[in-house]
Amino acid sequence: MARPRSEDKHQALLEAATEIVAGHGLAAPTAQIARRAGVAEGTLFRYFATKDVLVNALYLHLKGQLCTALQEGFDPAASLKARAEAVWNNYIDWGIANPTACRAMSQLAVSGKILPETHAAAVKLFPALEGLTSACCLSGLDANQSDEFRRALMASVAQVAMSFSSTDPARAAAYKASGFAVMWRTLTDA
Amino acid sequence: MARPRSEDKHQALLEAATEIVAGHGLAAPTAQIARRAGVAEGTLFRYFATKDVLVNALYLHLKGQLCTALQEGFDPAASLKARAEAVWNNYIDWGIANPTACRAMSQLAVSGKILPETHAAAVKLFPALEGLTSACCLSGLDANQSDEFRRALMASVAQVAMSFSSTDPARAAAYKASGFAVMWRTLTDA
DNA sequence: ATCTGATGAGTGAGCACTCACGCACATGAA
DNA sequence: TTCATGTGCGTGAGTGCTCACTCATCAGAT
Repeated sequence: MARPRSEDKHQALLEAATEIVAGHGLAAPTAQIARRAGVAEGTLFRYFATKDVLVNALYLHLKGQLCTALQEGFDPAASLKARAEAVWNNYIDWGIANPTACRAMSQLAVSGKILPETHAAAVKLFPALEGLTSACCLSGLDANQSDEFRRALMASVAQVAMSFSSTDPARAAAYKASGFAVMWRTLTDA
Repeated sequence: MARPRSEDKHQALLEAATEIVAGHGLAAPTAQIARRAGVAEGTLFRYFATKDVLVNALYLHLKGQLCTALQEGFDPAASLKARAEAVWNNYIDWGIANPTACRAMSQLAVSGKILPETHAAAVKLFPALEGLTSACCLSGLDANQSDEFRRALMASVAQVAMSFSSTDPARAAAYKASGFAVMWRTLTDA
């Protein structure tokens, strides 16, 4: 019938948005994103109805990349600790290899623009992650509360380890190991 | 010689900014802040030359409140662990008692608008805190690197414990205790 | 030939910040 | 104590800019 929409432009827009958002956060102007992607500003709005839609799509896109990286060499048969450490190392390695994507994701995570359904969709990208944090309870908390709390602790410790590793890649191995030790104890002893 | 500037208005502006920033982040409009403070928009710019100046002043103001709270009952003669736990508990209690201030501070911390000198000034507000995190080294890191890393880990664990305690005050005691256990091991064993 | 993607100047809303004016207040002379 | 004086605060409509988003028009795939 007519000209089809280009998958290339879709990807180019997401990649351009990653770079601009990493630098400017939510203040990233759509005009700049479009220019970086090599398309007109109007074209951006043909692919993403509003900036909010773009921002949510970008978040899911980045989470997708991250989750793919996390599952690298994932062996469901390995011990809990081995699985946890593999995911942990993949996470930090991904952060070091993709600092821009990583920064953009952090910016989006605190932006307040990510809809609950986007978060829900992101969780489904790596179902096997669920099982990793439900090994035991923290004293004084029931299983559900404890699991949520532990998950949040793990994410925040990982975030710190990753940001330090990124800043000082020479020490990455030490940050990885120390961070994992802290987290592993959080998962199993606390 | 002339009409003096009003300390009341200065305070009112900082308090209004706290509320609006907690809700809107950096996107908080100066017009709304001024209205909430009960002054004209032009007045805001008589007290703070630019929005960036206001934002930095607000950060320091909130850090000041926090540091005062942290030092509640601080006993330099107590054991390291006792001092650490006292500060820890004060921190979480402050977060529960001042959710708005706490949210505003988090928003400012990630805004990228806080100048290095503002951060430097904030650190000086509670010098005794320095000594709390320099007990030992993490394996593979020298003392300085380890200290900075440990400090960041502690802050992020505290942040999580506080946000969970805030959301679910009934469980606050459990989150406080679990979080402190995690952090204490981080400080001493890792 | 036809329909739809691509374009970029245009639009209106919202923003930080300004400024000319009115007035409150500290000061000093009486 | 009283009052004249001038300094500088308080004001809010105004200014210029940036932004997300639109639309009339063109270009190209089928």
